[in-house]
Amino acid sequence: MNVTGSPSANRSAPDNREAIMLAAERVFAKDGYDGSSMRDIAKEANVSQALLHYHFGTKEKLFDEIFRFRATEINGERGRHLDRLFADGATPSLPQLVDALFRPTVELGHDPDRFGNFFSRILVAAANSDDPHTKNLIAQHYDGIAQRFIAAFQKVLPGISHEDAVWAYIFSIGVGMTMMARTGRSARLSNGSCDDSNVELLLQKISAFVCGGMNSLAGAVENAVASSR
Amino acid sequence: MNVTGSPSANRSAPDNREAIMLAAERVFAKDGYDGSSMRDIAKEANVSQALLHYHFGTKEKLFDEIFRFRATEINGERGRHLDRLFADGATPSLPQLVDALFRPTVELGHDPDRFGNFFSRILVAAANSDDPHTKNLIAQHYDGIAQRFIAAFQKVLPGISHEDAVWAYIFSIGVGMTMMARTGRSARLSNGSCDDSNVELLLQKISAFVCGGMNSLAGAVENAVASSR
DNA sequence: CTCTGCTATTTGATTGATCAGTCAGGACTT
DNA sequence: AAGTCCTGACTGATCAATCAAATAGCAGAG
Repeated sequence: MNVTGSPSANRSAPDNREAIMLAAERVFAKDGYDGSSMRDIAKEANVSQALLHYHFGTKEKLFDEIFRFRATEINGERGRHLDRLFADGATPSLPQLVDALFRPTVELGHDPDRFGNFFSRILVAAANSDDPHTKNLIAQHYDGIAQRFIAAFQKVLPGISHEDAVWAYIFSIGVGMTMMARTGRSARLSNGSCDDSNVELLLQKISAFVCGGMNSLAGAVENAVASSR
Repeated sequence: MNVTGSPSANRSAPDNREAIMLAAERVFAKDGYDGSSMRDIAKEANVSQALLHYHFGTKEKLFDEIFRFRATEINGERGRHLDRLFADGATPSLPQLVDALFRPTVELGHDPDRFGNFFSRILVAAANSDDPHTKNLIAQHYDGIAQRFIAAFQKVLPGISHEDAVWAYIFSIGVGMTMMARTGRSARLSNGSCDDSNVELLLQKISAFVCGGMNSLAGAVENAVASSR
């Protein structure tokens, strides 16, 4: 948290801006946007509340800046994964595509050089929000890369319609959310044997589920129709 | 909203308690727990703010009461579905099981006699929350029926391990959340052709995806292992 | 049929706490 | 001296919760 070693010294100027963003990310992740106060964030960052307004203006702009920063980081990485997978006219496998979809978000949360999986929680809350401003954030930062993945799904699953590719994307994101939310519910429901902090295993499980789901959605009408009770 | 026909008459006493719960459900669904104020709820219910505290004590108790009421309603119905499917030692199909999992929540949101799909939004927020009290609400009202569904999955997919049945449940709920959140994102990503308000179609798509995912998780190690980039 | 007291319901007014945001000025750097 | 960074003190608004007092419905007594 204290980036420099010095105990009381806030004298290195530009560090505080980043410290505020990291502190705010933690507080927003824990308490949600409305549940977080500028006071709490200031205390977590060890600066005065006024400094938050000096650097970011308003609470909303502070939140937006965190969201923009992380989303750019994550989706840049996701885009580079896609570039690599489709380089030289290659066609990747579905599991490779699914891996590109989830790994960057997951790895941000587990890079020991970077900080906790706090943004994942913020993202989950934002993705399910009804607030127009929050929806707009998602649209602005995530719809572009979503379209790339949807198009990629159509290439990898030749039979699938565009509509079903959109559903496949939406549903897959829903599965990924359960991983990002990290509520510990899987451990509770399995008496401890399902550990949602073992990311590599979790990615394997998710990949199996999501790939199976997509294939089923792409290929099988028969499966779906039988579902009407 | 005004249950009696009379315009200014709040003269029928016991109705206000229910009116407050319905109004609070709407407000909580729209603005979230922390984003909602007792003032707003009182205004929405056309009663004084003090009456909310008279009937429910605190904001938290009001929320808990709504959650308890709806969860009991939904999970009672889900339990009855399970009873019917397994009556006389029968073994249902996987799509039937998935239908029992999602339909009660969805139909609560679309019964014209009842009110909007407001609770779905509350549920989505609660399911992804990190707050201990909210987690406890989920555990208290949803873990029991979850265990029943997990056991049912194991019966319908004989090869599946208990752990994978837990993952299957968790992931399926994640997919269902995308339906309950109703953010309109699918319409945006598909230029309007994917409508998340056509519930029967949506249930079919979800059933196809979830059943495929479960089958894949149950049967295939080979699918998963290939996923490591 | 009316008067009287009892309980449940409802409200306006108010409390102290907390909220996001402002501002004048201090301190450090160049 | 100019500019950036930073803070303590403050503002008005809004928050959940409280409370005394008003009202309605209903009981039994006369």
